[in-house]
Amino acid sequence: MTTMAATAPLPFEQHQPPMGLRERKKLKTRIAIRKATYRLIAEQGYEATTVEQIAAAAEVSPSTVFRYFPTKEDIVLTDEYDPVMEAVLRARPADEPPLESLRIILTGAVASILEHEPEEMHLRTRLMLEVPSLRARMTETMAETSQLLARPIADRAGREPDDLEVRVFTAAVMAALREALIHWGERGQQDDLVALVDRTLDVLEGGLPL
Amino acid sequence: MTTMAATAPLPFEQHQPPMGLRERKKLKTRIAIRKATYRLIAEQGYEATTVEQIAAAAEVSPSTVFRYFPTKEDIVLTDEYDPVMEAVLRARPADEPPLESLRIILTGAVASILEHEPEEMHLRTRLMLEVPSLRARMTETMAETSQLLARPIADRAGREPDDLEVRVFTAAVMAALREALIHWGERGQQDDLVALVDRTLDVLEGGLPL
DNA sequence: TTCTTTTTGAGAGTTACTGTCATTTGACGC
DNA sequence: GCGTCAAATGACAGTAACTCTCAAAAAGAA
Repeated sequence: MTTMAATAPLPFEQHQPPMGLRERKKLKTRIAIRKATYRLIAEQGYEATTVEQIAAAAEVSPSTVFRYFPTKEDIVLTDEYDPVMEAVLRARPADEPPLESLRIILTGAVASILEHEPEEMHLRTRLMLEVPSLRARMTETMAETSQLLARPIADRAGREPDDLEVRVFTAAVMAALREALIHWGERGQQDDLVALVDRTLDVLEGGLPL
Repeated sequence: MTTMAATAPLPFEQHQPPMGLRERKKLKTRIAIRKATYRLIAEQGYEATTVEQIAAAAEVSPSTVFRYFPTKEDIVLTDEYDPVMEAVLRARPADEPPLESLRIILTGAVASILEHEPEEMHLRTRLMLEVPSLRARMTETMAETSQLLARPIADRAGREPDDLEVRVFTAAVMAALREALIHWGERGQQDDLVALVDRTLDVLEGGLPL
């Protein structure tokens, strides 16, 4: 789920404490590139910011930037929330209604990100509205998340992992989340985003204008 | 709705008979570029086909190609179905349940395209599965279609044109369509696509594993 | 230290796309 | 048919995101 923050810890931390100097340096570089990117984009806008500038600001070569992130879009969009969300989903009671599980996970994730990295969240949502290529990629990333969440739900229901009905279900949920984010962004990010997500999920719960 | 064909007529034709030589030539060029593109991509694949090759095959300059299509992706994806679908939606009886209206429109559109331009449909769906950038753009285009369809539905229900609930509704419908297409493509495009679309829409009608 | 492996930077090359400008070509009044 | 004007085209130069290759540098193991 790309729209949600980048580095912060979710409900539960996930860290292998022992980490060699090499690994630590790599993580540092990764973060430096992302921070530089966020700063430059906040100052100049997305398109006006070149990878060369990003590399210079992060004090690495352009080659290195592309080694860490396959595309410029990915510098902004990559996050590590998907596996966490899947884990949390698997940890939910098996007899909980799937929509309820997803509601808890999504509202929880949104709340957590808003608390821990509000600036990133705001910038990302703004970019999602303004930059077409980023919006497209974000939407696609959410579709991937949908697929990821479909597995546990299918397992739980005793269906095939790629069951069509289940995939439609999770896709609808992610689409609802997307609309909540867009709505939030379009109104200047003033509303209570968690409440908006709840509202959009209510629509799927039978509140739609059928 | 990008996934669906390019040039063919839908339920009702839309043509202003009088058209100067200039206009006719432009349309010809447009079609030539698209045909050349489809042919080259079918032969070599999407990434291996350069705009230069396309221009040469269509016997125009690269500049002209970009004048007709803003991006290479658009050559493959652009279609003219959205306005038609919106018109058909507006023509449906106002007291028809929205999901029923959309079901008729989407299955009708899919059926029409499968009948008139099966090859394009197949190629597009294949590319949607294989080329990430195209898939992202297609998903995004469907989100745009969702927004377009939301307006008439909101009108009908006496709601604001950007009503959140309505947007979630149409977004869910388009997400369902997307899943139907993906499912169809993943199984080698052997199943009855119209039936698949019906099935996915059934999920929204209360058949979801809530 | 020395040897090995991983990481990095430098540079050259490709391609999608943008902007400009001169040339061509259809439209239209005569 | 003819000349004029606007639109369409092609040629060209330029930018920036990526890719590939290779040699230098830095980390880990012995």
